Amino acid sequence: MPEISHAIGIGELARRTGCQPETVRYYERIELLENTLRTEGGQRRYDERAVRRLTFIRHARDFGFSVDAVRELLAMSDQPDMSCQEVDAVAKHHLEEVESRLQRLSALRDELRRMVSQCDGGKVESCRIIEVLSDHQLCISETAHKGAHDFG
Amino acid sequence: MPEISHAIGIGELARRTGCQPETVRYYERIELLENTLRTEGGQRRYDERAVRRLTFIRHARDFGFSVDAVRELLAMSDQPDMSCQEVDAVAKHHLEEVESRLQRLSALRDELRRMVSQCDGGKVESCRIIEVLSDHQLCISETAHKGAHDFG
DNA sequence: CTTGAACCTGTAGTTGCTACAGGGATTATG
DNA sequence: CATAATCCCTGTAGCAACTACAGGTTCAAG
Repeated sequence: MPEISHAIGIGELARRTGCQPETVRYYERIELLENTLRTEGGQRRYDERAVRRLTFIRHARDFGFSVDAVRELLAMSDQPDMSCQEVDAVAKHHLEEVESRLQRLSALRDELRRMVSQCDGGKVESCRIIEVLSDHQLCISETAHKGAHDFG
Repeated sequence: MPEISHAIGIGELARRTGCQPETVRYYERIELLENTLRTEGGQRRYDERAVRRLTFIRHARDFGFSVDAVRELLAMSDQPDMSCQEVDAVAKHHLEEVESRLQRLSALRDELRRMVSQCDGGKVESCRIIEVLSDHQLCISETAHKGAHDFG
């Protein structure tokens, strides 16, 4: 057993950052985390710096930042003397995206509510939900067909 | 040229339903659309029924229903005499999901707004955005780490 | 008959992980 | 020291719902 003091295994790193070992290995593979020390037997060992970095990553992901955005944020956070304008820009851009998704999602909710409320529990033949979905005149698809699964 | 009257090609079907030929072929592959007639040369030809079915599918997708949900809805809409209780259940379930996503997304927006508003444009060193992301005490990850990318 | 647009199949890429299979390493216990 | 339990390794494949080719064929118009 090589002398790597204060070093933890991938399992504890994962536990302490609220993710899974597979995710850590995945982050290493896509170079979001750098290669770390290994024991003689080839097992990964991490220090506190790694814990902090992964914590940052997980928080940013929880905030909905894409992996690419996280990469940028990490690069910036490594340059303490830089102006944080760019950080701000990344965050604002993300906020805008979230706001636009929110708008579309809430429009969708309204449509769904209307649809559901008009169903009278009769037969499929005359079901308002089926009708709405079949309707050729519906306009939602025109505004949304470019990013349908971007709602959710 | 075989006699297939009133038949359209995959391109026009796609155009009329607001999607792409690749998507139509994809739907056929996953058996959301059934195999259709082919010309002698092997090209697909569609009729009005196919247009209606694909319209239905696209609308349901635009409403955010999963492909599996669409499959169910399609099966139901093929049984006009059935009670539409099940249709209603699928739609309501989906509405609930949308509403819960909305809630999480708007909580996220609030967090992001707060974060962005606290950035004073100074240096990265003291950037509030970076600080928030680095913070070990943050609780959002506890509520969200199970479904982070389920926000959007 | 020739041209050009539309179409074909099959495969791989996208995003961000997650889930194995089939092994090896480490650690705790007897 | 032996063994068992637990951890860890690599590599690959899967998820959702498409999208994007490459490399070739067919169709419809002139």
